[in-house]
Amino acid sequence: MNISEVSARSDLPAKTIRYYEDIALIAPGRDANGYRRFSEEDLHKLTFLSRARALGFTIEDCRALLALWEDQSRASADVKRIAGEHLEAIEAKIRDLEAMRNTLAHLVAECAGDGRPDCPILEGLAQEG
Amino acid sequence: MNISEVSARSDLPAKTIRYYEDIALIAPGRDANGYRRFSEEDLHKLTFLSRARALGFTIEDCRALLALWEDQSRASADVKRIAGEHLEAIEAKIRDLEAMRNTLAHLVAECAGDGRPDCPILEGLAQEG
DNA sequence: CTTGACCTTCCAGTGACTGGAACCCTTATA
DNA sequence: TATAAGGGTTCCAGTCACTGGAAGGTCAAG
Repeated sequence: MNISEVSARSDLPAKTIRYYEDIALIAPGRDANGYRRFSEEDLHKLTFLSRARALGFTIEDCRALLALWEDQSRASADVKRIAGEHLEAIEAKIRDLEAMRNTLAHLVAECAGDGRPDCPILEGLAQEG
Repeated sequence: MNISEVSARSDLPAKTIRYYEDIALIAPGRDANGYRRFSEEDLHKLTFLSRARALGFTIEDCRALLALWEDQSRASADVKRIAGEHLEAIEAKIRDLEAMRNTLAHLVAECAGDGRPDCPILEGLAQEG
């Protein structure tokens, strides 16, 4: 497969795939003309990366997960630990965003949104403490 | 005020405050020795920036909001539009993260987390479609 | 006079790409 | 056979919002 085909099948931009090769997450072969040639296994890895990234895992998390994925003797506890830590981080992020949303929704609701200069949003952002 | 005092009072690192001067969000004066001297108004702006950034507004949003804040003749509708767009973006982000959390929580719950190599988390990440 | 805390500038790096320039390879068509 | 379109390649620079560190100037206390 050439890069455009794995790009379409893995749902990753070609640029991103080249970047993943740069940082040694994948190591596709090369044709005589210098084009990258991707195996089914390369595609499988890229699909894995695509989904793990979509779940918000960092590249370094992905690197660790890929290594575990390829390691026949790994313990599922290792994977569960990484995923569990990530789950907690996601939940913390959700709580943060909900706090932001509540504050902002409150400010927006109070704002008349007309031509008058009085604006509770700016006042809310300006007040100290 | 010197930088460390505004830093403490605005809850922004000194580095960040210098950066905000670099990108022309603030323009503090200078003492004879070259130290930045911050006025109450500078502090007020920094507090404003600190809170707006904590609510997830981008720097460019902040620049627009600061300009509106300083503009006596602005309409609150302008502010409401910026804040409303941002509110929608936050809500979309929360929905994304909740989807991630649900998928991941499901995978983690299925994983035995023991020494065995079978791991539903990796299988879930590997499956296509 | 020295110590230590504070301030300055400037340069480089972060994460995870993304855009663009400049160029090579392949295939189809006039 | 020329050429044009649509692949592919590398490399460099930029994004965002800082952050770290080096190298050095300034100030107050003991």
